Amino acid sequence: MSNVLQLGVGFRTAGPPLPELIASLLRDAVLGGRLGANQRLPAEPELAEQLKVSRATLRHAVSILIQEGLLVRRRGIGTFVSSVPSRVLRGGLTDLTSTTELIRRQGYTPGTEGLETQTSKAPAGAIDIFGQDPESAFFHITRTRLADGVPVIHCEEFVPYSVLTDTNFKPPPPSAQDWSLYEALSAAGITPTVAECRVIPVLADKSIAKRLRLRPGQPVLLLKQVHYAASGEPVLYCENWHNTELIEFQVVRR
Amino acid sequence: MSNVLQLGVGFRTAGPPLPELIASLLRDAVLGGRLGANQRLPAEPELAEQLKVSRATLRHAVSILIQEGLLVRRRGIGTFVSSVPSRVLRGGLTDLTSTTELIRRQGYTPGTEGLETQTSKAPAGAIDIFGQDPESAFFHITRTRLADGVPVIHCEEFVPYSVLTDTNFKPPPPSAQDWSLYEALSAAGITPTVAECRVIPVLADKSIAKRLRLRPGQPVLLLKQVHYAASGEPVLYCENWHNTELIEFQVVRR
DNA sequence: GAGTGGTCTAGACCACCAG
DNA sequence: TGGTGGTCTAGACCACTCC
Repeated sequence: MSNVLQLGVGFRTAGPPLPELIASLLRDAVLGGRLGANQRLPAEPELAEQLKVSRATLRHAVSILIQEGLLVRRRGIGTFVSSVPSRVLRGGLTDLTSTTELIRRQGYTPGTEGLETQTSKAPAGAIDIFGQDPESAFFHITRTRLADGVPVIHCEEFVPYSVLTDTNFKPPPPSAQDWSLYEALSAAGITPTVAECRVIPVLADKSIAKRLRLRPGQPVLLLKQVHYAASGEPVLYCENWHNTELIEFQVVRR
Repeated sequence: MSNVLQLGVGFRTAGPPLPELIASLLRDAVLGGRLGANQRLPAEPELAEQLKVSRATLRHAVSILIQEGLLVRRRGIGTFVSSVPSRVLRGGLTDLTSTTELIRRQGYTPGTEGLETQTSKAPAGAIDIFGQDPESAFFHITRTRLADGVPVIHCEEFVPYSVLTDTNFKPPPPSAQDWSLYEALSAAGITPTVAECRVIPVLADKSIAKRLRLRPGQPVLLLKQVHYAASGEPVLYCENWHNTELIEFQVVRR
């Protein structure tokens, strides 16, 4: 079918999926004010015809915007622009991103200090995850991440050597500033896709306090995370101490 | 079309959606061991025919199980049982549940102490959310929630009176033990569907420490949450202090 | 080239809501 | 009663992976 937006079958062989494109159109219409708060959208079959896509594709696009909190569906009545469409409801803690990316997203320039790499035994918090062998060896990175030069997150990262064998994994150079473990793992064909994350408030001990430039006894947020590849294999364990006065976490709960 | 599972069109007029039912069948097969780790499933058209559903419905069901971490899709190759299918990857912090339900889910009996209700001004943490009028009045509940009689969460909850007018909202009786604000709001036609949640580690002050039976200066997890109805209207603001030695939070990041 | 998952379409029937 | 969103089907073509 032809398509005024050149989106129809036969016109698209690459690029983002159609629902994403349609969602972008509608999102721009809402955020740009062309669709006002509480305004009703045309009925799905009609809007689908206007946009030259099937109703299934349109519904997929609308679902994306509902997830973002921009639209609301009311069965038997219609689909409406949310009454608070401008609010940004995107998760921070829910999105799986590298620490490097996290710092960039908050608008800072990432940096690193105190970088050390070594070979360690299984970390105490993850012995049961990576198997019972207490002798198994891990590539262990210690570093404190900076945002515009200010320490914000202290990281202890463990990758089992068993997942690195026969890959072209490149360890960080000693003076690395914005080296991303995620990107290095991805380049080696090991992309973390899911992480289980335990959220724990703790008091900064002398070591953490010194690294994060805090007084001992200050509250910090400790995230203990087990990362899995798409296959379900655990590939990375991290313990990250966050100075939440500088980087705050948000979650969207549904 | 007929259906050996009596799931086909014409046989179902109610009940859960077909993808959910198909997902349950596959989930039971994986968890029951009839589909072993790393085993390949039949190709989608074939499996869809076996289960007497369309390929679209089957794909929907498979997507559910991928979200749960039980299956993995590999383009051009096939769909496989995850190599770590038994791991439970369901979020705790991501799910929007009432405190009452949270305590029940952890296997405890919920209780309440120190229940007080009053009329308050807008809470400091949410003035910009509920409008600029500093004189607006809120129904304010203070209470400490117990799990098997032990204090675990101290709650300060604020509902604007403006959302309660012309509803049959019933405030908690003074001796309420497992009264749920969520359920009371839902019964009044105001169901919170989304919440923005800020995650903040803090030190217990004297008041919080006394209520949670902790020593002042112990770390606790403070969640500041703004809840929205499906329309996008903010309907509830909470500040909850958690004793994370008794209730731990998990997030699944993707 | 053969087989797999990824995407999109067109159309049907249903449940719900308002008048 | 008519219109809306909710669900499901059948079929098509594409991109990717392996042989």
